[in-house]
Amino acid sequence: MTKMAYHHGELRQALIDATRELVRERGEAFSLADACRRAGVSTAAPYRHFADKDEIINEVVAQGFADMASRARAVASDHPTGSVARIIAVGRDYMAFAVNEPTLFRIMFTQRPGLTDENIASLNGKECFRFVVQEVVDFCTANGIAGDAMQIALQLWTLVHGAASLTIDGDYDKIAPRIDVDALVVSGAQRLLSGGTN
Amino acid sequence: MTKMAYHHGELRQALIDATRELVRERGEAFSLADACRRAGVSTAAPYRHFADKDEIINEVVAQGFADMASRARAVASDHPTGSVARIIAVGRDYMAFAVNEPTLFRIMFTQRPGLTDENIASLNGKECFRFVVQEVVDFCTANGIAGDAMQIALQLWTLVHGAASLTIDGDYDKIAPRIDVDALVVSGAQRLLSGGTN
DNA sequence: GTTGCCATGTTAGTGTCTCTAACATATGTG
DNA sequence: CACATATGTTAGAGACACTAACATGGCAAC
Repeated sequence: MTKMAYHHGELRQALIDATRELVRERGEAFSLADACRRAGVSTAAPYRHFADKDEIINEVVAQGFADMASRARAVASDHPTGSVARIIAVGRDYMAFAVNEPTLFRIMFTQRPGLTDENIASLNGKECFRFVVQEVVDFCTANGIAGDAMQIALQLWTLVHGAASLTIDGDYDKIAPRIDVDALVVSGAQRLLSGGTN
Repeated sequence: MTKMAYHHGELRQALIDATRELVRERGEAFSLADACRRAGVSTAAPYRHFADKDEIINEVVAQGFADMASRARAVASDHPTGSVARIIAVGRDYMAFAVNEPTLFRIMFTQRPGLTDENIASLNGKECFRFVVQEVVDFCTANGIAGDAMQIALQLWTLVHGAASLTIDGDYDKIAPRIDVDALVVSGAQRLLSGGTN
């Protein structure tokens, strides 16, 4: 268990963790060099584990999506399948995630060069989206909601994602200070679920 | 009209324009140094007109919002006041703007250090949002839509903004390739406008 | 066990970037 | 016409991403 001066042993994960912390603390202006200092290695060390900075970011994003998905599953399991409460809870958790780690949330959802369809960040993202959207589809089919369940699911996702984005970027405040975003989303969700037949 | 070797004459605006072009062409990875080369000046020249890089970005954002607002006004004026077509047209234009200049769109809506409530970027943003939201409020009151007009307006904005974000970041493709985003938004908007009374 | 390979660390260095300091020039106002 | 000031320059500091060449130590074959 002795930490040898030379070989770190867990450097790969240590750098991923340090980067995620820096993203929390410093926002977009995080640097790989800072992560190295935090992990106690030289600034050249990361290149034994990652091709470039983007590859570390992709790992951070992948873990972000894994966290988001596992949180969503945990929150969903607190409510009966097919209930409105379950959908609402998942949506609220989506927003809480964004508010809690706004810069990570932005990075997760922003297209970067070097982000292919097959890498882990994309795969975890797909998995996460699939769960969220499937929850809504299940609800719609279970409750006989009029209209295309998939489309309604995507509309709900879009609404919640838009609300999360506009919240963490402070854009709501520009037009309507002290707005109740939660009420806005819940009311919007109900309208989307109870609306017309198209 | 002779371009003197020393004094550029229009450097401030030239740098703003060059930066916006670079944002279009290179995405987030644009550099001030590149904008200087494009404007034909040294890399120290910008600091006679701007305190730092963020101040140039704020100008670019301000002009982006000015463009967005003027486009929205132009598009709205093609349709009768209070018509659904008018709302839809403004929403479509919002999305077209995002698709046309995705990186600018992201920068416009992302909180940055150095972005205060009083600077031009924020003011133009407010003005732009106010127009979009007011359009919907006007529609709701003119057509006797049930519910809080302001809240419905914000819900529509949220939906369209979410759709724009998820589109330009390629996130829809991860779960539902070849989705018809326009239909999704139009249908969602109709549901939001025709929904329950809460 | 010893030997040697190779994974994983290091130091040193390149090129780029933002921003500053000190200096240069041109413009327009008295 | 003089010169103050706005606006440009060159030089350089400090940070960063990334590379090349070298060092070390764990592990596998013998």
